[in-house]
Amino acid sequence: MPSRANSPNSKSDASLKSGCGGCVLRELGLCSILIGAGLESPLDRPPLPQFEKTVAARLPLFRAEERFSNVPILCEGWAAIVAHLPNGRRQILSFLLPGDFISASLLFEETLHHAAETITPVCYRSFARAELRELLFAHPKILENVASACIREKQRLEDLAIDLGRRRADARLARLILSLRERMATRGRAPSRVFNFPLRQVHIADALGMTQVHVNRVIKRFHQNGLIDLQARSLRILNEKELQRLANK
Amino acid sequence: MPSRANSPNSKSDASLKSGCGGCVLRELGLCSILIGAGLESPLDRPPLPQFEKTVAARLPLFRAEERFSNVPILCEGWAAIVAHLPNGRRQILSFLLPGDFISASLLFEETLHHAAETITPVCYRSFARAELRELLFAHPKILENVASACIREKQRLEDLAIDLGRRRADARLARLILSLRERMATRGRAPSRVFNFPLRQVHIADALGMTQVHVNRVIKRFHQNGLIDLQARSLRILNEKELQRLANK
DNA sequence: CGCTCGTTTGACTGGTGTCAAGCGCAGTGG
DNA sequence: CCACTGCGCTTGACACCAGTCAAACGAGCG
Repeated sequence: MPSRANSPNSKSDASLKSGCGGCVLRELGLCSILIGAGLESPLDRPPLPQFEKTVAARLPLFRAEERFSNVPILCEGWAAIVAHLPNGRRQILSFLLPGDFISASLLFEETLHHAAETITPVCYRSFARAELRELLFAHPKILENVASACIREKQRLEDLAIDLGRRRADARLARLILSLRERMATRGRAPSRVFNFPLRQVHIADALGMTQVHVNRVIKRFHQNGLIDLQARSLRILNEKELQRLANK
Repeated sequence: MPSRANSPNSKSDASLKSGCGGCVLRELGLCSILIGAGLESPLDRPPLPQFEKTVAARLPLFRAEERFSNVPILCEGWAAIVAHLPNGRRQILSFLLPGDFISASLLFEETLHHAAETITPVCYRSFARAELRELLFAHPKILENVASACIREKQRLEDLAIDLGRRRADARLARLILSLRERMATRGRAPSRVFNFPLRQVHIADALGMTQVHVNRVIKRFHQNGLIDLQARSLRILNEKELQRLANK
């Protein structure tokens, strides 16, 4: 049972590429929405103006109620949307993976209602809302894509509510693991059995509405039962059948 | 402490009005989105074709995974979106009040992913998706309104997840009561201290991720502490200060 | 080499779930 | 007109999942 800590404050990360041209997401996922991949008619304008920013791991990314004149998209790294309660408790509402909007709502609203923070080092790009929206109207296909991104955000929240309301700790954890794996699998390829898993136990606790201590106990049980092997920020699924069974309980 | 039951199967209800012309929601709430109230330029077409349907209380309204070629809107009564788990448990994802879309997603998707059921007798109208969407593109203001309806749905889910993940039973109940009151208050008028409350304790339990038994205990405690008075499907708030305090805990 | 961050463990507590029985109102039908 | 029935609400005894508190450990870093 490993314990690991890693450098929380590296202010820039060598693995971050510097241009959208080299971006793995360019033809894929949500970024394609914006560069217009898959449009029947190619965009009649140069690429949208954008600015790019990099933030180190485990740092606040945006404040709750922060106002935006542009809409940010995660290009690299993991982040989380987290709600802070008056009593100091926290609830993670979603994990953000490369290609996700920070929040699709920012296309239509000025303010982000919850805080965001980085989990790994993160790179994001921001697009001017006004120009983005012109695009929306000009290209129905883009509106379509944005809508479906929005729907996906909603579905994840529904799933979260169902988990928190009606499932036990082990089912929640099993589902989190499987859904993250699903999301990480680049489109087309089958989800892999071992993958990068940068979450700390606190993140899991805050996402699943449990305490960090209890997360530890459940992970330990999974480990003892030969379900998973989690170390060095890498997760290996050993018994997928059983994990699926737990998840659907 | 009252016990009440009422007729669950009256197949039509005299209080239901028969035309949209007389609808209280016409100028208000989400229906206004569709008839184009508040547009800078009036709609250049006759009102959208629509059909209307009535369903009695406590009945299934739509099945999970049901496919729609049109998008339904609740005109009268209360309903709920409810997720059914393999083990028989249920989680209510949202309560639908007059003027709400059954789900805003249905504008962009064909299928409703969870079941819906009526709480009171219900009347809803359906609009052809295709025509609705033309309207979306023709009138930016309408798209704006639809988007904000969608955002509101998302925000409620976020609030639900926070409640389920990080709040105790009494805080959840206090928040449910206050938020329903808020939603029922017709726009502009202040929320009233006593209002119609058709939910059974099972509904509350399924919405708040608790058992019906425990809901009963919490309600009883609220009652004993002079916070609320709930009988004959009518809820009176006796100590709003304290209720607010609980809700923000 | 001491500090910090994340993890691990144990003992104990407590909020909710589970099971089960009973009650009361209201609609139904003989 | 009255027993019957069903639904929703109440209540009590008990069990258990998960929270709380507290201490210690291990790995990396300055």
